[in-house]
Amino acid sequence: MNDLARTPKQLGTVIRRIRKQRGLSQKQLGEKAGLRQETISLIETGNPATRIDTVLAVLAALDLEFRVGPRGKGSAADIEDIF
Amino acid sequence: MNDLARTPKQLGTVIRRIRKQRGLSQKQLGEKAGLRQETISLIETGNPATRIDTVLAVLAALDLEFRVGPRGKGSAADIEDIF
DNA sequence: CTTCATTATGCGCCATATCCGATAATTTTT
DNA sequence: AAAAATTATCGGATATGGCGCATAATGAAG
Repeated sequence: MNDLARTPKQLGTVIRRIRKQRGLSQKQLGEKAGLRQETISLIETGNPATRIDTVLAVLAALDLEFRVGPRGKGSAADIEDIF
Repeated sequence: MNDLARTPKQLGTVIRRIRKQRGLSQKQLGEKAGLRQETISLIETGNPATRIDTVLAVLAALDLEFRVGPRGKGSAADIEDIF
């Protein structure tokens, strides 16, 4: 369950995994996000030049959001660090 | 402590806040991230068309990373949801 | 008020996103 | 194997990023 994104490729992988969990096709997700199927494809394959607002639209369509946090540690493992 | 970013503007605000906490100028941060001061300025003012890899470079320079998580919920408050 | 540092804007340039439309290439289903 | 659905790619058009270089516009100090 890797939900952290340090690179465009990691981000694409996360988005693809969650999209499939939701049982959506790229086309369907694109419609929800106001984007084309081709654009979703690019994002999921790790295109580094994707616009940030495009990524945010996709996250919103999946009921997700970005969080900015300290680097290192595993996704849900560093609870100690929060306190 | 608003570390969530649903919009380019929120993202810019978060980055600016943390940059200042680190006592860095835009120019200094730009050097660490391999970007120009002007580019940092654009990001912090919420430019929606910034490239995702550019954003990631800035986060890395600040020892930060993105996390993709469910929308809603408070930043570090929903520990219950992790388990 | 004056000076110095920081941040925001401007122009030209090349690269590329995203769009539209079409179509390969791949995967899934029958 | 064949058909259907999904995903990846191509060409053209329009728009804008981020670079270099320069310079305003603000802000912080003295």
